[in-house]
Amino acid sequence: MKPKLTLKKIAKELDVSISTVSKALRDSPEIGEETREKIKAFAKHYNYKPNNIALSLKNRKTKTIGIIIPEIVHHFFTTVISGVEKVANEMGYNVLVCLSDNSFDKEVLNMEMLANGSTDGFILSLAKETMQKGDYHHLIEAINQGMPLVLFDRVVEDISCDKVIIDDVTGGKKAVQYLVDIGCKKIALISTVDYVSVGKLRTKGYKDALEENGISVNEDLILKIEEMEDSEAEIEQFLKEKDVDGVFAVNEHFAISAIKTIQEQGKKVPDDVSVIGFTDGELSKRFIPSLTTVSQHGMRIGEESARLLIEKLERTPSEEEYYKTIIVETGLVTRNSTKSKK
Amino acid sequence: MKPKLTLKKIAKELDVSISTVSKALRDSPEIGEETREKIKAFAKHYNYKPNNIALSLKNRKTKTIGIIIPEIVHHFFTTVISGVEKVANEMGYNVLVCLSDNSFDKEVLNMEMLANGSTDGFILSLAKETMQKGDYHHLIEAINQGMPLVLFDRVVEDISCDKVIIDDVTGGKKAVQYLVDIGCKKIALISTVDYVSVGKLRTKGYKDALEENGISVNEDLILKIEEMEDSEAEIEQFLKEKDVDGVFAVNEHFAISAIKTIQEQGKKVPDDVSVIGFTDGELSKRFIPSLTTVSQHGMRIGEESARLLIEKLERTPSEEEYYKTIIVETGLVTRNSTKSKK
DNA sequence: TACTACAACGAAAACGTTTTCGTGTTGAAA
DNA sequence: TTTCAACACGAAAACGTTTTCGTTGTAGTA
Repeated sequence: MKPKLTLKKIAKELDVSISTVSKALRDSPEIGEETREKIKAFAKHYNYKPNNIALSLKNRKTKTIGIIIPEIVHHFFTTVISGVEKVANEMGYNVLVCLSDNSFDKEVLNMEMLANGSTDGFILSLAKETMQKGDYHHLIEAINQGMPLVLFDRVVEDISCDKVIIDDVTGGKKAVQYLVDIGCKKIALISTVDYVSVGKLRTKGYKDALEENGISVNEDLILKIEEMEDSEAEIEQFLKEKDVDGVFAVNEHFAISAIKTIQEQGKKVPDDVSVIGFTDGELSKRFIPSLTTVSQHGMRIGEESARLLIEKLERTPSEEEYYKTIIVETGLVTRNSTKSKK
Repeated sequence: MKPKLTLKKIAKELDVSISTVSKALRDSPEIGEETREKIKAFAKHYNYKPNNIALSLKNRKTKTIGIIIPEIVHHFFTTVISGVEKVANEMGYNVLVCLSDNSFDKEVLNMEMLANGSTDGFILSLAKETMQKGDYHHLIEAINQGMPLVLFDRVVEDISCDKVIIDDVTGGKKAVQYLVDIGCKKIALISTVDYVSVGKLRTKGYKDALEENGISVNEDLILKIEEMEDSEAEIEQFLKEKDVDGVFAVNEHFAISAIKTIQEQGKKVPDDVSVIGFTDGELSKRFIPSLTTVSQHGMRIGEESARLLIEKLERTPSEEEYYKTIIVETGLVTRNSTKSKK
């Protein structure tokens, strides 16, 4: 086990000073050609690589960005990570991934860990608990300390920073409009509680679409689910009591639970009831019937977030502050859980 | 934007030396009580947190571990990450996640990046291309430099390091034995090419089980798939030609493609053909019919890997080298894609 | 008084870099 | 011979810590 080669060791071995070695390796014209070549050859031969930590300390940049997500076992978030990783790597950055487990405390802890020099900036999607509490002091603190922050997906209005979101309202509208277009009259909504911003916004899209088509909103056809755990039972209960011909669910799981319930009641999807989900995951694609969904392009979201963050990081401090919000448009992927358009 | 507080600034502010501040904050008895309290109060009030980078440089440990996986958009790997993250955090470590995209070059690049001080050790699952090439010089180099390495899932015999694997042979055997038990006679195998070690091992399990039950192995009933992309077509082609009553697929995707094909041929799952997959993902659970699978506990694998690595990291160098291989046992989760046992 | 002992603190090195600012050696111009 | 660039290199500071080893000042002892 040979310890890592350092400038100091090279200097000693070649009987020159540390500064000479450093300069030679960085092709400084200060160093004579002969010496330079000798040093470079030596370094190459013994595979010298500068120590990142020392560089970080010197430059006061770590060249790594931290991403904190509520949960990783979730297709959408992994595609986002994938996107972040891709552009980060292209720009010479590393990615530190932390999980908040949807817990406020873990989110704060993670941020504190990363803020002490481990990371140049953050990409973050808020924990459910954080949104519920409405306590964002940790975000504000990070920003005050000069750490750029990009919020994605689960964002919050009153923090001034870059944001990358999808247009949930329009996404929801598209879905419901499609249901209307294929002839659905009694369209149910299965959503989450309102403090999860996406639930709220998609609900708005649902209502908007109905109103635009002259259909009055029936609160009776709206189910708001608090706990993921008992979602299946709640959905079953809900759908049993209603007579609907279309369902818009704000995520894959709800959509699939809905389909199961509907089928168990002896009705057919899509012949009797059409179902549309949100988030285009593996599940939607391979479920039978495969799911028509509003697709949010996680990869794109990740890419845009990383680009936004790195832009801030590499901007000269003289340039003035400004914050962007990028809206990544949604698509509607039509598959077999909806009747075809006439 | 206030810059970060440092020992130096505290020292200046309180008109003492840097060493005094450092010692006071670490509760050294060298410092008089009065001074100590004053310094601690100041630090607390202005929320001083030591700079991780400086600590890393000083201690020559980063307290972060790197995990390199072939792809993140894959339920199994995310559960592994989740497990790693969990125990890493408990032990005060951060997790750097890198993606190799199944590319040899990216894997090497990632390791080089992380090896230069960013990370104290590695957790790694080999890229497909790496296994194909059989080139492991980057692993050996890392080990030689004194970086502990834990290989998981896709491991390779001839590297001496800690390993965490599942017993693929036994896993495969369990699945096929189950098929035999429920009365299947003509059992097909849908596997990957042999250089993917898991494919090879699960194939061995398949053959072993057949032989133990006195059924001769028919190579005609074995399909080896090279490219994920055209797997669906290949499976369709394959199953169309064969007459089988049981299918063992080495992953979820193959299993689901098989079910689709079977259903399209007008046969019923599980009544006419029983299907078992490998890896217990979201897909298996929610697919209709839900999939009977061999479950590999990704979370457990991640936890064990992290534990193994951290153990190595915190071991005093005097203790002698030894390498463990932990085998995480598989389970068989029976659902609706197989007939019930009589 | 002269010494010792201890308490309380500071200086400096070290981790591995980069960079600024010398400094000594050349060769050529005056 | 002197003077002055240009050249080639080295010393040292800085990034933010921790830690070893002084260095004070004071009190206690003989």
